[in-house]
Amino acid sequence: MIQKKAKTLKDLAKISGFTESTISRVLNGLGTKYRISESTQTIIKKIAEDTSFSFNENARGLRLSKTSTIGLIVPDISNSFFAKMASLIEREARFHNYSIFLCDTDNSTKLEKMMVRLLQKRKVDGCIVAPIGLISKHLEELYNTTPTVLVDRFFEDINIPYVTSDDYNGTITAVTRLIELGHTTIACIQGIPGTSLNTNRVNAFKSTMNTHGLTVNEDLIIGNAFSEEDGYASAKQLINQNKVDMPTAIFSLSNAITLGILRAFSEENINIPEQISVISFDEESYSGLLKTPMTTISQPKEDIGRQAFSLLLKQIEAKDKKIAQKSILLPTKLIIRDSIGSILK
Amino acid sequence: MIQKKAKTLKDLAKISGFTESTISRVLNGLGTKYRISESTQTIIKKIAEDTSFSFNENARGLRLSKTSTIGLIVPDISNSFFAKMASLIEREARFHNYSIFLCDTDNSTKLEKMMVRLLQKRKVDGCIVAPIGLISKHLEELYNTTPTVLVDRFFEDINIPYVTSDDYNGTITAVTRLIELGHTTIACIQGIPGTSLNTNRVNAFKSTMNTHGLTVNEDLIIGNAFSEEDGYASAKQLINQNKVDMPTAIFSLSNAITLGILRAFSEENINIPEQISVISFDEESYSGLLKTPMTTISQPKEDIGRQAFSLLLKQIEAKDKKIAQKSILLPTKLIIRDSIGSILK
DNA sequence: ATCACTCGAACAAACGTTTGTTCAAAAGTA
DNA sequence: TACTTTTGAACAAACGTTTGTTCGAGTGAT
Repeated sequence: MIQKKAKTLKDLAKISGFTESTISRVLNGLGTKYRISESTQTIIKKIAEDTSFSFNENARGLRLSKTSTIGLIVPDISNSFFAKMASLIEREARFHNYSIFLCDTDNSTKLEKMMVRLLQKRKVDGCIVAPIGLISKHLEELYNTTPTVLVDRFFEDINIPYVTSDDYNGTITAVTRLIELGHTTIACIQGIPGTSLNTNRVNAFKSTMNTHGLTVNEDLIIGNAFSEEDGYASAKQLINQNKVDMPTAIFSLSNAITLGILRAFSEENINIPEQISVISFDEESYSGLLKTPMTTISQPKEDIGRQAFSLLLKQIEAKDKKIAQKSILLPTKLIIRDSIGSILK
Repeated sequence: MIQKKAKTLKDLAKISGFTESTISRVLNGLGTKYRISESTQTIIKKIAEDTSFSFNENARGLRLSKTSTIGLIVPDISNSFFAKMASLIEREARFHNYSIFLCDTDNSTKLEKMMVRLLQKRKVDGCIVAPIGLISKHLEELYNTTPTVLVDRFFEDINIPYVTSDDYNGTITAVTRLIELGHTTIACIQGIPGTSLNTNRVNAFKSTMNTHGLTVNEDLIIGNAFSEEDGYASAKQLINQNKVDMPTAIFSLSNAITLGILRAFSEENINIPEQISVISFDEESYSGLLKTPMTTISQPKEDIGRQAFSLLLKQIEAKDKKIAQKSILLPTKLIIRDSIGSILK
């Protein structure tokens, strides 16, 4: 016999003869609690099965004012750093019965604002945001109405909980290494100036230089975006403006930037580490397989994702009672390979 | 003066004195159509603005039976291939006012089934699926109720429209190149046997060999998954089982597999292309920067994403009228670098 | 002054759930 | 037998929208 599909509780009610409320209770496991007889329960379950019924999560969300969705906002999902993080967040979310809305802001603050607004309209139960990092007002407003956790970048002056890697100490370790190898003229190719992420890394860079009695040449701190293109442009600029005395080492602030640098150096036939040493943030699957295996500062992307979700879940479970959460700083790891060399005689 | 936030139309109704229907019409731009006076409209818009009102998209979706969401199912979002595709799809979706539910199946058919079911419960307007490729029943059922487009992999025997690259011809071009360079013993390191993607590429490989009068050694077609780990294992296996006469070239079926191969070769100090040539599917941002710049078959990931969304949109707009759609095959591009060498005397 | 319109907005039902309450029938008690 | 309690399920309201219909008050024509 061909069983019609049942789309709604009403359909099931018509077929079974029981009311929607009874059916709802049975299918939600509340049958016994509401004294619905075993026989009735079996019948209902059978019919639901046969008609391959499933709830409309939308209607449910409306009624329960809980959508079991969370929003994930990232600057660029095609960047492996965010992709990896997203992957973990998705897994955790799935495990806890949440679905995630993926929002790519394309590195634009304007889009970021729009996405925040959109997610609010969609009544997500919470948000995990890797912000561009320049403007925070919309995020503050988001946090006021919706559980929110920031990842990767954050804001000093507002108290949205965040999970990020310990950039400051990671940088110190890396730059110290370069200095130990004898480098005194080190260029720093940065991402977006003014973002917490960038500022932390640059400050740690300067501080480490100073600690070792080295002066920082501000002209060697260049770059405007965490992108391959910008890294490429910065490297070219470096080459052109320092024809005579190039820095002996480069400290790159991200995976994408490093790709750009490598492309530029490849074009100019500059060899690493013979002509210049490079140390870079972000360990990638290919880092060890590059022409010169790259020395990297590895961030615990998976942990960041996991912990961020965990924080978010706590906020969600606390309901509207705002809870104070301490942010989390996760340690980085320096992975030493061939891209840095000693220049000590 | 501090203006309270208005959460719902009811709130706005209370504040403004107009009814919810009137307000709804005004804010949806139907004011004039329903002869609502300019003055009323201005008042309503003003209040909505002041109270920073926004619709509950969930309730809206329920009422309109249109959620403006689409589901995106991929085997692994942390794989740059899917990440790149997702990025494009997200952008197109955003442009057309759709939000996307990201579902990572973690390369598991079981999870894929669950995700499909979940998306149906969430009443997505459509789905874009990069299937594992082994089982199709659940996808067929999905297609029966929901506009659906497959990407990357597809199924011969069912008629869900798909967008993928022209693997067959891409492979022919690549393998022909190897043969032209004198290679006669070529290993093929594959992904999941039995999937359309894999089958197409392997068949094209065999066919090309035959066309050139070469015999295919089935022992040189190895591998079980599109993963780094599996590629690594396959390469190791190849090395161990062919101590004496290794193939002179390898044809790798994916980016992840290739990374595994490179890691294995790096460990064993096998040089490319001196000791063995490698040609690989998938162009990556780092392909040209590897120890030996990789010769790749580049797939138009962005185009795939874009076209898939476009097909999906057409299905959605056709409402419940199922429309026949022809699938799309996009050309690949062979990017020649140093990883393949000639062995002609 | 009567009637027919037009104008402007309210009314009410519906989308698919969930849940507190009610209610009839069966079972237990006195 | 008459009354209370338990059992099993129905009833109805609510979540926040949208939309077809209704309705009263002005306006104009006759």
